[in-house]
Amino acid sequence: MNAPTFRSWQSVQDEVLRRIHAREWSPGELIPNEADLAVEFGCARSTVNRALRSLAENGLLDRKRKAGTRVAAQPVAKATLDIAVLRHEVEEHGGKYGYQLIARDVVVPPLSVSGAMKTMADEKLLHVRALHLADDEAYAIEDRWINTRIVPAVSAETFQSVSANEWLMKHAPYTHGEIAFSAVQASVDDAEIMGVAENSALFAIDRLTWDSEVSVTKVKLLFSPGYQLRTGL
Amino acid sequence: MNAPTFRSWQSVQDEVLRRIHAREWSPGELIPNEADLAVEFGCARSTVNRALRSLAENGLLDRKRKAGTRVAAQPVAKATLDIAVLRHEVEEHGGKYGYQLIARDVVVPPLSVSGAMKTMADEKLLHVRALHLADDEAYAIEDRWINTRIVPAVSAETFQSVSANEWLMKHAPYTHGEIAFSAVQASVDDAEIMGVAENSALFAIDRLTWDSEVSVTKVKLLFSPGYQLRTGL
DNA sequence: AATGCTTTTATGTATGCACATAAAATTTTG
DNA sequence: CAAAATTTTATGTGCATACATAAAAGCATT
Repeated sequence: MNAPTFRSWQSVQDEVLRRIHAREWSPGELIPNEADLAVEFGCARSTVNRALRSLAENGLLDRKRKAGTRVAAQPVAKATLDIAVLRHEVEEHGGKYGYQLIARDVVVPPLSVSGAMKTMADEKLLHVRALHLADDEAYAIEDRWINTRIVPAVSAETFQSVSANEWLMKHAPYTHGEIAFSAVQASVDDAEIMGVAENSALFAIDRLTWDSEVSVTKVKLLFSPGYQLRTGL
Repeated sequence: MNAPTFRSWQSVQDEVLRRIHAREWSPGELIPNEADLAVEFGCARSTVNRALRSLAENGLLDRKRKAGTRVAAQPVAKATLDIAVLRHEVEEHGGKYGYQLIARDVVVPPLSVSGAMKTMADEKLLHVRALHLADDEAYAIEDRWINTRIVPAVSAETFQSVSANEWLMKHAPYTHGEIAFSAVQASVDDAEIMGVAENSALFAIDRLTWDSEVSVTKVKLLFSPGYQLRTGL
């Protein structure tokens, strides 16, 4: 038999995907090594490597040195979410973006906040609360703590017209962070600001970002009822 | 000056990250081309390419042919979520996993379901409802519709002891899918099954998977109050 | 049988080179 | 002068080769 040749790493990837999908290689099964596949596909090993590495990054293959490559037993679906600046998120959906500052103080945060941010218990942080709107309707409440020691320039910013959400993206770099999604009931306060029933179910995003070993900012975003965060698989 | 040489693509990536982070290259700014960087770093262009490509995949750089590479103006945070089989999710947290089938019927689905799945309005689908438990407490309610035409083997499966969540992972491949996260209020029904207050805020995951152009399954997972989906940035 | 050493082997990566391709920049043309 | 054709250029990719490295497998020693 004279197998067709696969000249691009994309076509190699497609063929591998097809075999996984067609169960020619079933979950958990060891697949031929790169060198053999290269011969079979009529291309260089590096081309095969490129294709398989990409699939491994997407969680469809498990690779280990010497142990070889096997089809992921349970393809942990990896959903990649793009967390954009709220203004862009609204505008991309064709909505009119609005912003309103609710409060801005420099205060000693509750222990839960200083604990998570690993700041001194008595150290003051900048606390900003704001409302983001889409087409003049409440879109999300932003409740944020900012480490002024790390981002000193923040002291000069009033956040009257530019949201902390957007300002920090531009002015406060971070090395890594954690993000959590959950559902919470609207507090009396939140419900009033958003104009929704108390105890409404709100989608919440909690984010905590770090610059090396120091926390930069901790934010909770509460989205209006009906909000959905979606992506492809 | 005699710059140190960067021999691995990782070290090149680290150096590029450092420059972005230190604002030596600021957001939106065009950075030197691959060839020049290769000379500066004392490595091959392909090594630089590997490093920059990886950073671009992570959303930190924007690259365009001929136009060059620039630092992302607003680094859209890309959060990658691992959506695992519920049993594994529970067991990984050290919990005891439990499972209980609530209902299993072959019925004509509501129009909203047949519409989303693009099946005939009068075509019967397999409907499965089940409860997943962690340490004998309600963990999540699974409400699933399965296209029996695409997954005929499903007819022989009772789902008495194996959840559809897990069974499908093994037996029903898919090419792509959509996933959405939201917050919903517990219905009377849900609240009773979970043993929580009516209108509790529940975290919801809606997933719809396809095999080429045909829908495989549509599922809604409702998680107990307090559930958080978390990941790093 | 448990332990440590050595070999084998599949993946991981670096390099130099070539050519492909998209898009900006420039020149030619109407 | 504007539109179309052409050139230039930075990224994208493929290939052959070489060496690095992790980890499994085999071997030997206790």
